[in-house]
Amino acid sequence: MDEMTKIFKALSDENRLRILLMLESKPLCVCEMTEVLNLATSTVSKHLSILREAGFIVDEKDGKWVNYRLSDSCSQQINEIKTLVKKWSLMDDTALRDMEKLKTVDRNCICHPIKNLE
Amino acid sequence: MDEMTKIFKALSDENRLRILLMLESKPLCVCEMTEVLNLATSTVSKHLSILREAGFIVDEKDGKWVNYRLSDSCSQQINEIKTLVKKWSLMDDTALRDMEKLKTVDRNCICHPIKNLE
DNA sequence: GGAATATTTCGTCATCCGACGAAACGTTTT
DNA sequence: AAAACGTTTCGTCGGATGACGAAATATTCC
Repeated sequence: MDEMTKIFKALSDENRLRILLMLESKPLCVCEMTEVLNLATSTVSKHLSILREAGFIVDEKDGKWVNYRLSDSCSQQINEIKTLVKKWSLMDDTALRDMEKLKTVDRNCICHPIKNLE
Repeated sequence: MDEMTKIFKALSDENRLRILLMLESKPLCVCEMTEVLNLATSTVSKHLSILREAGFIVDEKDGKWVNYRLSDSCSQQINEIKTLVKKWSLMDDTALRDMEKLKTVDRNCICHPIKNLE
């Protein structure tokens, strides 16, 4: 039952749902998701660790970036609930807006706050 | 997305999951569930209101008792997730133990703490 | 090697949540 | 009408949670 509540706790935050749904479209690094969610990097990193520990996602180092993607070898429970969430999100405004915003996000442009001010 | 997080928040507490699963077997009053969960009545009442507001259950007055049962005219989302939770619970020790304990619970015997001491 | 970059970890703060008991409420029983 | 009973509401308390910025860590680029 602990496993079950862990899964539902992971899904009980709006920002974590948005992360999960963004990852349905493609793998993303932390700074790309940060850009869409408009949160501090450290906050997004924490959300990602919660989703990882619940079994929804995995991370892969790629140079200075860390790419996150949906885990493919995950439990039956995770698979079933992910299917539901994805289906439900097709009607959701925020999720659709995030998808649009994602298309304009480029990891090579967004992580240079100081350079941008010059 | 608010509706989605509301549903998952409702399911993210172990005691609320146990309540839902008990109600899968039959309608119950507050004091019966209190007996199984071993919590204060007011605490159980609060959990029930959270499950009700998320759309999982309904209450029906029956004299001095209030019976709670799974709502049958609920959203597609609620129905789908309830099916998953029920399926998952078949493997769960706590849920199975609660089912056993439920059989021994009689609403006419458990709500008289002072009388029992005499 | 040192500066720049991407991410994680840590400490802090405000808010939320789950627990309880006491009090309030409504019904039944006497 | 009064007492008993089941439930809900309210106030409180301690612990969890989500947010942030600063510091630490790891990699890449001069």
